[in-house]
Amino acid sequence: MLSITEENYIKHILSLDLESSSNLGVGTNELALSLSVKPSSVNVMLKKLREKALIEYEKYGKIQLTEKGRLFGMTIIRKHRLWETFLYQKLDFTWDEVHEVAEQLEHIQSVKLVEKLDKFLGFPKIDPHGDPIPTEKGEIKIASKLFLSEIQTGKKCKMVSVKDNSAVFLKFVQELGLSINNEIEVLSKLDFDESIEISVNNQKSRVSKKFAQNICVILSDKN
Amino acid sequence: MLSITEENYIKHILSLDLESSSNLGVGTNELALSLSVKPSSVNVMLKKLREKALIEYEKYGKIQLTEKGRLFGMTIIRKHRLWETFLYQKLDFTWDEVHEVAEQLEHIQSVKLVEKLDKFLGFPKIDPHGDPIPTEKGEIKIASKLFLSEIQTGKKCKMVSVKDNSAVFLKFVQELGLSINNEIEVLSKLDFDESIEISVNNQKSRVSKKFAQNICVILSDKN
DNA sequence: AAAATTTGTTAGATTAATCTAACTTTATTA
DNA sequence: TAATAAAGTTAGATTAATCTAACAAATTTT
Ligand SMILES: [Mn+2]
Ligand SMILES: [Mn+2]
Ligand SMILES: [Mn+2]
Ligand SMILES: [Mn+2]
Repeated sequence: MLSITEENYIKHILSLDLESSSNLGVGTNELALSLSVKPSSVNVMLKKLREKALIEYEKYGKIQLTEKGRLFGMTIIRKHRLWETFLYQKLDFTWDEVHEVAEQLEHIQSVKLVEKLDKFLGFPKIDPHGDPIPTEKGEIKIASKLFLSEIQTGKKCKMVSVKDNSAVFLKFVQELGLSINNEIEVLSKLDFDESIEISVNNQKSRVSKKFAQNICVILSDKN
Repeated sequence: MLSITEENYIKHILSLDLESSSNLGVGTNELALSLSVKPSSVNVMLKKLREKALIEYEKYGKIQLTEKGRLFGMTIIRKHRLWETFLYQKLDFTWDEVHEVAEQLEHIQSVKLVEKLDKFLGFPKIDPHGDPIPTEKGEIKIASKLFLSEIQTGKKCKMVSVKDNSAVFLKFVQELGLSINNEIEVLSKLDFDESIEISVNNQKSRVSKKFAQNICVILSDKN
């Protein structure tokens, strides 16, 4: 049995690992930044997690999850995304509100609860942000996706998910009339600041590079 | 903002207070027993809770909740009972399973979540064990109820709730075919061990005094 | 009222998780 | 390669929550 703190360490290691396509492992400072704690705190915790056989790690080396650690992390992400789906679909939360509450709910310990919740929701495959929900066995389907910022001028694509989960970002996405499965056309790119002009539902908007780097898409068949 | 530990102290003080009809306040040892910690640990915490204006307490005196503390405790009990109702009604948990999970869920911090959950459940008035759910303002209707052990031989009564919430007890209640709103007739009492013979749904059973002290009833109109 | 029992308190130690400040190792740049 | 910067580690302090063991106050019994 892990403490909530330990669970969060494992979850952040896994998340950083999944983000960075390379399998090189996670760094101490990187993890500290992600968890909003100091590197020295991470260093202390790493020794404990290694003791519990959740990570592989040696002095000055990179952090890697063991199979046990990876499975553990997956169940936390699974719970997080199932709860987000519950809040969104059943309790009418908006998609910018669910993340914060799910950060708490993901730590509730009850295997039966997760199973029953999954069934109650009709075994959803993605959460309100378009992210895949891992199976009970910790399997996850990582769809090959691009960022909106990588799409060439003139091409059409479909929004599949968002990277950032902050309320400010998500509210702005919604203001633009953008949501999961929407078709987006890249009309033009401005070299000056790398901003992008897009068209969604026959509505034109200009968005920053940073914004476009947080919208995940797949290329449309219509290209 | 309170820690989960502090929340549990407040909840237990309130629960003990509600149980013991008298308004004399709670004792250190009593609270320690209820929380499964040592009296010395309680003593340390009492100073902190007093500092935060949640309790009134002086050396060697009894513990009393302030209005602020009482309201806080009520919202925790409210959350606990709403979650129990959710687990029972929506996720098909059995009534002996809900308490343990609700012990965790009651600490989730989100005013909006409680409101939405309450609405989703259709504003329930009692939880699966027959206990009243406090309102948002911390109001609670304490129905004048008796214990089955107090009912005279020959009288009929209606089960309104259970006192004990342990799985072993609740499973046994169910085995006897007993549930909320059932009519119970007290057929006889045995002086030797104070056990009671009852009839429920035309089925006779003999139960111990301790058992009867954990079944809450009201006298039936039919007497 | 004295003795015994129950109830409550204090001091000092322990554990988990964090921090700051100083230090060391590794990587990058000149 | 030597200097500089970045990344990572260690030691020692802090805070919350707990414990044990010794003590003190209040209550009950004799
Ligand atoms: Mn989220
Ligand atoms: Mn999500
Ligand atoms: Mn309960
Ligand atoms: Mn209950």
